[in-house]
Amino acid sequence: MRVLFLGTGDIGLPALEWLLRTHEVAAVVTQPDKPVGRKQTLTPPPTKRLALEHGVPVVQPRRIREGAAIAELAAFAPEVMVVMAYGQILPKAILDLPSLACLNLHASLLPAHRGAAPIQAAILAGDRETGIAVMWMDEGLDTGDVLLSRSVPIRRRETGGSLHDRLAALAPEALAAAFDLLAQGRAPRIPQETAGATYAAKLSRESGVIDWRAPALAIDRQVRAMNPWPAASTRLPASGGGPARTLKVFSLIRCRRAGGEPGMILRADKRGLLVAAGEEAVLLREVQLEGSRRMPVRDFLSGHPVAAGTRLG
RNA sequence: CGCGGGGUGGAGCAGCCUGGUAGCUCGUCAGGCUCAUAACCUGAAGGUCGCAGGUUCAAAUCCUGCCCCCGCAA
Repeated sequence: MRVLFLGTGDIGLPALEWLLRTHEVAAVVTQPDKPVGRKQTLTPPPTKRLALEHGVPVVQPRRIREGAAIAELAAFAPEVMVVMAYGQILPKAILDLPSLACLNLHASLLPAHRGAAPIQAAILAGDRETGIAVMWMDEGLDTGDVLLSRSVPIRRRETGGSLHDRLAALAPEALAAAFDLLAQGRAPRIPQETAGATYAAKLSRESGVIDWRAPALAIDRQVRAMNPWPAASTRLPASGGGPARTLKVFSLIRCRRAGGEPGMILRADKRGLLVAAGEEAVLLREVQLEGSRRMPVRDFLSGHPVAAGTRLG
């Protein structure tokens, strides 16, 4: 089928690869190149690079709701539009372009975790499973009827990064099944149960700030969800003349141990930093001090002696 | 020119401002102690201090250029 793909993030790459292999991708629509990194180098989105490698036209409207952009996309006369991590809200005029279907791939089992950060939200909520939903787009935010979904279990040590990659890999399978149903004219429209709907707000650096009064279970989920970005973090108080600094936490183990004010370091040795939480405690295993690289706590302590009794946060 | 931190034995850091024999914690190796240890004790190996140039009697330290890493920001 003749397809228009709208996507910016690399979570959409496997899905786009599948489309390039099996259908006629008329064009890839993606966000404009943006300055990235310390050198602020103007960098194209990954989907653009993949499209160019396949000789597929790329369109990068600054604002997709503008008339010129709409007309440009209309000219491709798509039968199906596939949207995954595009980054702009689509107006009705765009949703109505395809003759057959306008589908969105969303990284959760809708209606749970609608919105910008569904992957992290699933871990944060302690869900046992999540997945990819293929949805008929409407004007709401991830509120359209579901065509089908595919689920994956959330593992015990799952991180935002690992789950992101697994969901990206699952997308082609979900998309293929959806296209089969479309081709047979049997694609269902299953309305979402609004009762179970939750909203996953966009992540910010704030989302990673650890509240040590929370139970160890919640802190564990937060650390895993925010890994690798924006990363869970806490404040290491000033010592030895130096200022207080931000310490990112990438990995920890929950410990059944009580005692101490929340945030207090109960023990610091090569096994890690044992920190009291609101309930139980956590053993930090991998951290990163601002300005430094990510490293095992054992290495961190070699150069930054931190005494038991220090209060984090 | 977006802002800032950093590159010192295998790891993580101090020393640099106020040039003058390379230090700390750990790891490694050898030996000891122990019922035992991710514990402790003794000893040893291991570094042209990111690269290039400059200043100086003398440079990890001061000056210039370059390379690389990280945080903020995106």
